[in-house]
Amino acid sequence: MPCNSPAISAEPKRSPRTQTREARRQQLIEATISTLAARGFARLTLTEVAKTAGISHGLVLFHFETKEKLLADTLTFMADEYHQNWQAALAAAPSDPKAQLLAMIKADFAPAITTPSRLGAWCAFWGEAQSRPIYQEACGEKDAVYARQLEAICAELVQLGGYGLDPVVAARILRVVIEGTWLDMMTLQNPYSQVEAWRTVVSTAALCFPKHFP
Amino acid sequence: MPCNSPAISAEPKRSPRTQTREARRQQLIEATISTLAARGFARLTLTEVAKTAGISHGLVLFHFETKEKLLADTLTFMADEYHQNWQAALAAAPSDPKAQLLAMIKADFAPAITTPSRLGAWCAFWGEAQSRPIYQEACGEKDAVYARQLEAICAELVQLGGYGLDPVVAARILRVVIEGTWLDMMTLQNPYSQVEAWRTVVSTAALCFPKHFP
DNA sequence: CCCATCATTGACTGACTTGTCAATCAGATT
DNA sequence: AATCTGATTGACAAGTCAGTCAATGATGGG
Repeated sequence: MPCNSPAISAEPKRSPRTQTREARRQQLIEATISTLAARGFARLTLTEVAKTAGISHGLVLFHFETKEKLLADTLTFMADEYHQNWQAALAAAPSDPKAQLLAMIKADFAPAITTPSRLGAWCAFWGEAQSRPIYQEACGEKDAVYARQLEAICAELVQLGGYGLDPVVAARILRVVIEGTWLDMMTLQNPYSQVEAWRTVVSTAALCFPKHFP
Repeated sequence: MPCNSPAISAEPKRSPRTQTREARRQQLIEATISTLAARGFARLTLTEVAKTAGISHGLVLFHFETKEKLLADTLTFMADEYHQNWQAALAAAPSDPKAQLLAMIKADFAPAITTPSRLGAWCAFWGEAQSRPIYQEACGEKDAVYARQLEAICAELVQLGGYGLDPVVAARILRVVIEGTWLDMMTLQNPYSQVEAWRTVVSTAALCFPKHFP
């Protein structure tokens, strides 16, 4: 048959047909995040991830041996990204606790972190967290580090301002308000804006530490 | 074959083999909640729900035509249960806003509502909320009613106490702290107790309305 | 130019799952 | 008892999906 003639298919050199191992893996992780947000955990299929990335589904299993591992690596990537984001923000902030608290809050609403796709993917993982060890394995320790850091900052503020408030409770309130406004953006019928979410968290800080946050 | 001899199978009259339509439906909804918490949304199968209820999987589809409808009815049941719980608590509370706020918070931590199974099932539904209309359809309006009620109480408290605080923001903070402590119990490595969660929420109320909540 | 290596494809399989249905069974009514 | 209604079962059909694999294509080094 003349169909498979060798040379005529002159495609305009789209993205390179073969990519390096790491580039492909990263591309597939991003595709997984998007698919997770669009379809949810229950309806995510390897074929759909592959289609989003524009490749065949066999290749997904070539790079990640199983679906389970693809999801685990995706979660680990997101956890690392999140962790590095707030730690970098904290490192760049002045050393006074007020500035540090603001930096951590601001980091949690950084545009790169609060993408609709990423929020959706986080939601999907939270939904499965209870029934699978995958979440604890990837995020348990990192979440604990985040909580301890927030508690340390709150403890400093309590001491400096002479507030009669348990810093552990204050840190917990701030943390769940951040998470809660995230969830609101996912589940509310008429969600408010990210700016409004940010203002809500800062208001919470002002309630905890009124002398520092007017 | 003598195997299917008619009369010898004298079982000790366990739970009635055939049940009324409503009883069976309710039993299956409870089984769905348990299975959802134990296995998550993605791995829930009709066969497993049926096994939990001790019946054949064909019967699940006899009572709920499709898997989709089973899940929708389960969510609707939980939303109704939750809604009735806090509304009853509110109706039974004195009419001053402080007592009403406490009643609503207390209702959200009622033992019947914060069962591990129920919390797990809620988590599972939240995880899918973003990618399916099912959650909005069952809970959108009810969630809005809850939010408005909380805002009304907060508005009263703000006026009575002369607090310089946006009641909408206060209500939002209280709501997400409640939801957040729920989520903590599901996702944290070392979750704190329900009593601790309750105290966290009351502390938040104290931060918002210090004159009313010491 | 040839070969080795590795990414890539797509057909295929086996297992699982939803939904259908005919047959059975329990309980109530007559 | 006979009959009727409606719950219940379990075998089956149809479809889907994760994972396998042999063949192909690209790339770089010798």
